[in-house]
Order: sequence, then structure tokens, then C-alpha cells
Amino acid sequence: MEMDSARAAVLDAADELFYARGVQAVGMDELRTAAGISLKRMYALFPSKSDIVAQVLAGRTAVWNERILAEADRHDSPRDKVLSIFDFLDAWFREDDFRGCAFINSFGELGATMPAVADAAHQHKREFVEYVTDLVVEAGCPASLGLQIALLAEGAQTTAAISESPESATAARQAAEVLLDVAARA
Amino acid sequence: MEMDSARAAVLDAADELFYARGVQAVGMDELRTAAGISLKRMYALFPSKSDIVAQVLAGRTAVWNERILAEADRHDSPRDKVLSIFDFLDAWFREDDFRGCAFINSFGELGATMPAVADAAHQHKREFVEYVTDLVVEAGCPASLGLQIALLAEGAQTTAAISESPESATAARQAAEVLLDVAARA
DNA sequence: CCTGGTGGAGAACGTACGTTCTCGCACTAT
DNA sequence: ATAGTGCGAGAACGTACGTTCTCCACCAGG
Repeated sequence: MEMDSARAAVLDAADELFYARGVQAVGMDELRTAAGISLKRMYALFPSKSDIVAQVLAGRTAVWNERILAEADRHDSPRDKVLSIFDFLDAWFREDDFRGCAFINSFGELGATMPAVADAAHQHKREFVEYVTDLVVEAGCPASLGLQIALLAEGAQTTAAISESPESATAARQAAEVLLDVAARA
Repeated sequence: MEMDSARAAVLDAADELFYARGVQAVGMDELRTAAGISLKRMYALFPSKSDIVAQVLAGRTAVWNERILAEADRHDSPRDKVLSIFDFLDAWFREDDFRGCAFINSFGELGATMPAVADAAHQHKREFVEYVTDLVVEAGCPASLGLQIALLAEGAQTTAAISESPESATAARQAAEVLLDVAARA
């Protein structure tokens, strides 16, 4: 196994295990077993566990962005692109291993202890608000609607995770439709 | 120190420390120091750390409910009672030690490992949705609006925590006003 | 004064973690 | 064939945790 695929194996395993059970609940030994490489190799690839956490979160942002953009690409109007966020959320919430937003989870667990985690969450959420804001402005709505719709998306994620039900996605979508309609009419 | 005040001292210290830094980041030794009692006494009062966690979360629900109801009591119409939720959130977000919703944080950290934590979060959030739903129905709106407004409140909490800014409270309030207006008009 | 027991301080224990080290095997180059 | 090198497996190390145990100071009742 050459270097790149070993890195990917570690990051994939870490993403899955950390997301499913929390970072502190997964030891480096379990991680190396899941990744199928030796501890020595793992420490040659990553200086410490916190580096792995940071890179896992970076990967999560990338995947999130890809999925959001892929869903948006299926529509033309900025309004539909905004609403497609909730289609993506609906599909995500229905995945078997869904357990909420990894950034929110890691922030709660490690935000106070690992500044890198707090920063990653901070930046991820800021980028998302900016993305939504750009779209609603394109749709002819005031910029302040961007944050409001982002709040719906955030609330849907935590609620879907804790209540273990995907219904919050459609509720959030309906609310967003109303907000967009009212804002566009003004 | 008699029994009740010792219990309270432990729970107060645990609430503050767990909330500020996460449960796993606080050891029993640090907790007993903060509570000012001996380890032996602490284990006489609580059989294990997870019991303390459970009771801390129970206390959080009680305080949350009190504060929500106290704010609602300052208004007469169900519509204003709903909106007063966001006044409470605004005040809470501005507190120095605000670090998000303790249930969301604990769920991310321990929900997969400690079923009691997942259950506490589940029940707390369900009660809140029911509370909001009852109010919006009283205000003459469809019950489905309850979840939508609850999502705004949830999103505001995580966003305020991660972005370290209280502005999401007023954004959520404005969105809730629009949703209430539209639903009441129909 | 003695005696028995209550409770505080913190040592001790077992475990588990993150990280490093050792050992030995396989493979390459000459 | 052999010396050297790289790497996997996992033992080892230091630390920190949750929990239990030991010891002793203190105090009530006789």
C-alpha cells in the first residue's frame, strides 16, 4: 500500500469511526486496525491524533460542498438552488449512519479543548451562510434572509439527529419556501 | 455540609465544568475539588459519573423550562409567547459562558456511547417542539408550524455557539415572525 | 478516659489511552 | 549469498482516568 492510499484508508476509517461514536471514544489502536496499517506507519503519516481530526473535518467540508453543489446543479433558478439544500438534507438524514453534523458534534466534544476543531466548525458554518446568502441575493431577496435559511438548515440537522427522524428536512424546506416567497414579493 | 447541599454542590460544579469543557474533559478529581467534598462522599451520593451526567442534564431541562416559561409569562398572546423564546435565546447567547445547547453538545460527545444521554436529548427536544406546537395552535396556526419554529430556535443555538455571536437570535426571531404572520393569515 | 464509628484526604488499583520503541522478517543491491 | 534497509506487529511507556481502599482525625456515648 503506497502512501496516498494509506493516508486515505486512515482518513476514511477515522471519518467513519469518529462520526459514529465520537472522537474520544475511538482509540488509535482501533483506528489502525480499521485502516489496516501499522501504528508506526500511521504515526509516520500523521503526527498526532489531532491532525487526523483536523484532516477528517477538512474532508467533511469538501464532501459537504460537493453534495450541496451537485444538488444545486440540478436546478437553474437561485431560488430552487436554495431549496435544493433541503433535498440534500432529506437524503442525508435518511442514510443509515446519519448522526448529525460532524462539525456540531465535534464542536460540542472538543471545541473547548482543541482550537483547531472550533476553527474548522466556525469556518465551515461561515462558508455555508455565505453560500446561502449569495444565492438569496441572486434570487432578489435581502441578504439577511441567508442567515435565516441557514438557521433552518442547522436546526434541521440537529433535530433530525436527536429525534432520529428525517421529517425536519421537509419542515425546514416548507419554512424556507415561505420565507423566500415573502422576501421576493417585497 | 449536609447531604442536599453536597448534592447541589456536585451538580452545580458538574454542570459548569461539563458545559464549559465537555464531559470527558473533566475528571472526577477535578469535580470533587470544585464541589469541595471528598471523593468518598461523592461516590456515596452518586453511584457513577454517568449518573452525575444524567442528573446534570435533568437540571438543564428544568432551568430551560423555567426560563422559557418566565419569558413567556411576560406576554399575553400565544404569538408573543412564541416570539419570547427568541428573546430568551438572545439573552442567553450574550452570557459570557454560553457554549451552545448542552443537550446537543452532550449528544455529539456521548449520544452514541451513553443511551441515557441520547434519551435525555431526545426527550428534551421533543418536549420543546410540543411546547411550541401547542402555542402556535393556540395562536390559530397549523400544528406543523411548531416544528418549523423549533428548527429556527435549534439552528440559532448551534450557530450562536459556533460563530460566537448572538445575532442568530434576532435573525431567527424575524423569520419566526414572518412564518407566524403568513400562517395566521391563511 | 476509653470505644466505636463516621467521614475526610488522598493513596492505590485496574484499565485504557496516545505515543514511542524493539524486534524480526522480507526484500534489494552488490 | 550477504549486508543493509524498510516496514509490520505489537510490546512498552508514561499518563490519566474512574473507582475503591486505607488510614487516621474527630467526636458521641458510656
